[in-house]
Amino acid sequence: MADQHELRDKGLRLTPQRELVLAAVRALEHATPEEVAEKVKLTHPGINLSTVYRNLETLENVGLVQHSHLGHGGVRYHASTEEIHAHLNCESCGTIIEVPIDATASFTQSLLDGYGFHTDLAHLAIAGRCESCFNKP
Amino acid sequence: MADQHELRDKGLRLTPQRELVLAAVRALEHATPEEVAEKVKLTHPGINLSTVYRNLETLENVGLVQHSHLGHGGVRYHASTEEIHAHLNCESCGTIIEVPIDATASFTQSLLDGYGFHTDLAHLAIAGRCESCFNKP
DNA sequence: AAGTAAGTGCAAAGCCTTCGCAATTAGTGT
DNA sequence: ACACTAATTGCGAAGGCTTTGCACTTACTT
Repeated sequence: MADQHELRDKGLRLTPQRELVLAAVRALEHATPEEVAEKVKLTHPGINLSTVYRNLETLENVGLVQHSHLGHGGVRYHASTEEIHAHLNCESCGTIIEVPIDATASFTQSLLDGYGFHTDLAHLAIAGRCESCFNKP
Repeated sequence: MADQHELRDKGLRLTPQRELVLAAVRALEHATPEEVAEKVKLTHPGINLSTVYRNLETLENVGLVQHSHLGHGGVRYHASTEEIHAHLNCESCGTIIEVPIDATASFTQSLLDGYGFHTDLAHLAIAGRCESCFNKP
């Protein structure tokens, strides 16, 4: 019921595929479209990958999910309700370190002051190297 | 001559294609492989796109060029001699604002202190909205 | 219960990038 | 200058990932 309203209040039809895509994004955190599809297939094996893509886009349009670009590779989706955080992406080992957005406040403030830029650190990862990779050759 | 030594000192053969790719990257700043190819074609129409890709990779391996991920889209190459800067990428209008790396020092230091993370702000753009887009609906 | 517009599945196409392979060519030694 | 060898090139094809067109299905409206 709650779910029904959640989607329908946004003007979306309530299809099993759509519900499952939303549920999968919420359960997985930082999931690629492919991973979302895998998850959905557990309960709805027939779902098509393009349906997943379309629903991710739709759900993003109404604000229920969002995507970020974490590594070099692909897009990842997360629920809008997740706590906002920046991602530090180690270019060597691929580890993702999550940083509470509070810890970045003074930096984003300085970009606002200096450049009038309203920063959204959640959307793109920050590249670099984690401690252990940095200490390796 | 200078160019010859520059490439050959790195252990690379001096082919017209390679020289032109390097020159194009230097001239264009933040160019996509496609743009580099276009530029090279002005003086060497026969060049193949895959040759451009391979040379960009090769030139990067020896440190003459580097790539960054600026927008949603593709990779962009710049000469290693360019001053290092972070990129603020407006998600609405696509504008890129360059920020001297000095201006980010205290932020990267705090990531080092707090997470042991060695940040490379030049490699991935920082997403957000520029002043004028922010003030629009 | 019927109508209609949104949503789905499927297959194909589109980008961007990489790869295999045969032909070419830069740099080396003669 | 000439021949040799390995690097480099062009070409075509293939590979990911994502989008699209279209006919069929289905959720919601009345």
